[in-house]
Amino acid sequence: MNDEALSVETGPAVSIKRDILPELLGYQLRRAATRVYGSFGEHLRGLGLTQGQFGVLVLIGANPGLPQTALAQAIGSNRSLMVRTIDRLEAADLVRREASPTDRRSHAIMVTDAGRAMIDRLKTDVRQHEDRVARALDAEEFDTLLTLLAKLNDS
Amino acid sequence: MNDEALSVETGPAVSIKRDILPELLGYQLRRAATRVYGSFGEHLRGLGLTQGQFGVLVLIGANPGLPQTALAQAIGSNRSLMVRTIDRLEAADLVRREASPTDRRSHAIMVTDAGRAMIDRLKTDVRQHEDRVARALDAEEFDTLLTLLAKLNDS
DNA sequence: TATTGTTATACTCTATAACTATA
DNA sequence: TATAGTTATAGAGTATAACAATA
Repeated sequence: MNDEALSVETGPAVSIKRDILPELLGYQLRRAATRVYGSFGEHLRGLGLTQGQFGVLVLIGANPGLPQTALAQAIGSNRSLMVRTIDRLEAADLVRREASPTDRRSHAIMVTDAGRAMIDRLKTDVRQHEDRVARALDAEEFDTLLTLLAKLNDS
Repeated sequence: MNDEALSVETGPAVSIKRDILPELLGYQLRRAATRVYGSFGEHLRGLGLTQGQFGVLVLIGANPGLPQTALAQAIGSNRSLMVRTIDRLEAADLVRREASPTDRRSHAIMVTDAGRAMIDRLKTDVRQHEDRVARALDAEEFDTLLTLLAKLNDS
């Protein structure tokens, strides 16, 4: 468990002692996040989206009409970063900045028809991807993992 | 579960529908990794280290004498990035580049006495930190979570 | 006076290519 | 010809401050 055979592109495999790392929640979380989150990222790149844009798009789809600042707060980000994210989603014709009916400073962010179609497609894709990447776990283990992570995150 | 009250610094709390995100392993993994991995990062910053440097330092401590390329492969990184990591660890007097006895192109990376002391200290710190950040889980849940993550990662 | 969206800046992380010295 | 370490460069992501329009 503390040794891992690493396949090396050139030269022989290297056996590395990982000491306490495999017992650390942070270490295993980061490996898992990189693996699960990263490989779906490659799929998204083929569609011209990043992980962050995907998350924001889903959020907009579920909460149309919010101003940019509220979206930024919802993902623990800030207004400045949200500008470019919305810029790109708007350039891809997935969302629209509409005039807020109540505040002429702010934009109400809406999903376009293409954005709605993209969200529906990505929901299917992401579930398929998770089934594939987590096929080492049976349904009960997958559910337990998700439950424990949610318990940790929401504490 | 799909609603989360977000405390906002200025203005009222915002209630956001998160749609499918909370059911996604990738989403929960990323939140948990950011939470666990990130808060220990602040502690490390006080010691002049980054997360990446911490991981490499532990690896070097457990595998003294390896060349930089092997270390890079062990963390899924590359030679170029490892140069600056070793530079910084060496500037902090935690590791040393020694001449390889068998290959004059390569360095054997060794831990200094200060590096060994730092590793021992950080091993204590990181366990304390994990106990604190995961106190929403009892011992059995913590163990189950770690086991499931390892199963996922090693598949 | 405070807030929204925006721009500019800077700093880190990451990925790639190219150089040098050795093998 | 290939490899180890290094350097340079460019692209993302992130954090902060400041500005104009509006509240």
